[in-house]
Amino acid sequence: MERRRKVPNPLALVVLAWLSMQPLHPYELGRRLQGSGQDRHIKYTRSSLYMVVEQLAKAGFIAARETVREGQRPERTVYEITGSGRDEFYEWLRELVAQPREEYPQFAVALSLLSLLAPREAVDLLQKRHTALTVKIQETRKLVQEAADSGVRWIFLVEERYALAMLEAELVFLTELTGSLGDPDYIKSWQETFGSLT
Amino acid sequence: MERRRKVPNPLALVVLAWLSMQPLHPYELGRRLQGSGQDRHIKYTRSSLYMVVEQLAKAGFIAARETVREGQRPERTVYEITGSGRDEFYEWLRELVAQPREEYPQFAVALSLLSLLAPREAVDLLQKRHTALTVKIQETRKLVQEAADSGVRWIFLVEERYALAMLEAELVFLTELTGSLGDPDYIKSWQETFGSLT
DNA sequence: TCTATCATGTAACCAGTTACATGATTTT
DNA sequence: AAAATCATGTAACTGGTTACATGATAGA
Repeated sequence: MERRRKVPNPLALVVLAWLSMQPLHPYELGRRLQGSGQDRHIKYTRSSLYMVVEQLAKAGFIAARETVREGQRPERTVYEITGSGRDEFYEWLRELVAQPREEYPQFAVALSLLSLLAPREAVDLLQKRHTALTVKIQETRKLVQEAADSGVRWIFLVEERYALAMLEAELVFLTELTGSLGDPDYIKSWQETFGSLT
Repeated sequence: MERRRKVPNPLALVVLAWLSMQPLHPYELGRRLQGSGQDRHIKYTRSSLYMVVEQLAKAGFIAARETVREGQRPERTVYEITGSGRDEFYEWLRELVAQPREEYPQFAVALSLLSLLAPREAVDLLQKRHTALTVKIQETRKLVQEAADSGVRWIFLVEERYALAMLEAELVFLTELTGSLGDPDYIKSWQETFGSLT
């Protein structure tokens, strides 16, 4: 009977992370998420941020500390983390690090339906993917390189390195797969099974 | 201005896939999804299946063909794919194969917050993950092996091979990472930055 | 025959996204 | 000073999940 997290959205985790360092209002939180590039690895929109903040408050993990108004701008509510929020944060982070979660990459679904495409077309499409992945790898490499050059320490780039490792592994996989799809035996058996449908 | 898909849930894609081969009622669809093991790569529940079927019908991609009642069981509505449903299916599948989507693995988020854990603890947690991944890899290998042995063709196991490739790549990454975390320079600088907070 | 489980679906609730609002600053 | 964009948030809609319902069959 593992209790499920009260606010399971990963965005909540990074909110707790930032608030564990200092109280902030939602808008500023959003700015930092973007500024730090963390928004590349979560689904972030301002609206969902406000929602998540509200949920965290309701769950008692954060609390409104004060409401300030600067000039005629809308009021901003500053939130701070609570004790139970800090507990939740660390427990959650530890769990995420130690236990692989079931993820559902869309590509896996596509692969499970690959037999429905003519082998020749499948190969073409996979080659397009190969190209796109290569571009993405270049971009990420550049980003990491530039960040490192400008003094960002490696620990703040691990997630990019992870992304890179995954992308590169996928490239290798793609190459093998296109090889298999070119096998005459496969092409023949595909035509026998599906050829009549096209 | 790329029109977004009317029914973006990946479950809809596999529903279209099955219906592209023969008309079925939702319950039978669910049985096949489970039977074929495709439910390992999508988020599937019966309720969301009914929801998706409804959405697909509303979008005109599938249509109710007849309603049958067997004994005193609840009525079952049999759906068939429409022309525009078939178009949608193939276009969607091609897109998924050819273009990498932005995915948001939870582990990437965790990694982006890794600096908040003491290096020693981080290493311990990553080692637990390593173990868990190893187990998962064994299981998947076994599953693939047994399926292949019982006559399943390789094309129907690609998605498992893909999963395997990703898991293995992550293992390698983990090993490198734990190495970096053990570096005395890093440990020292972590203590200077965060040591006081513990 | 009682209990458990299967077969099949509906309904109520909650999370997340898209669209809207509105005063302040900056640019032309 | 008009137009564009920034700063900040709310509201309305829709998708997805959890919980509930109910007759049928099978096992003890």
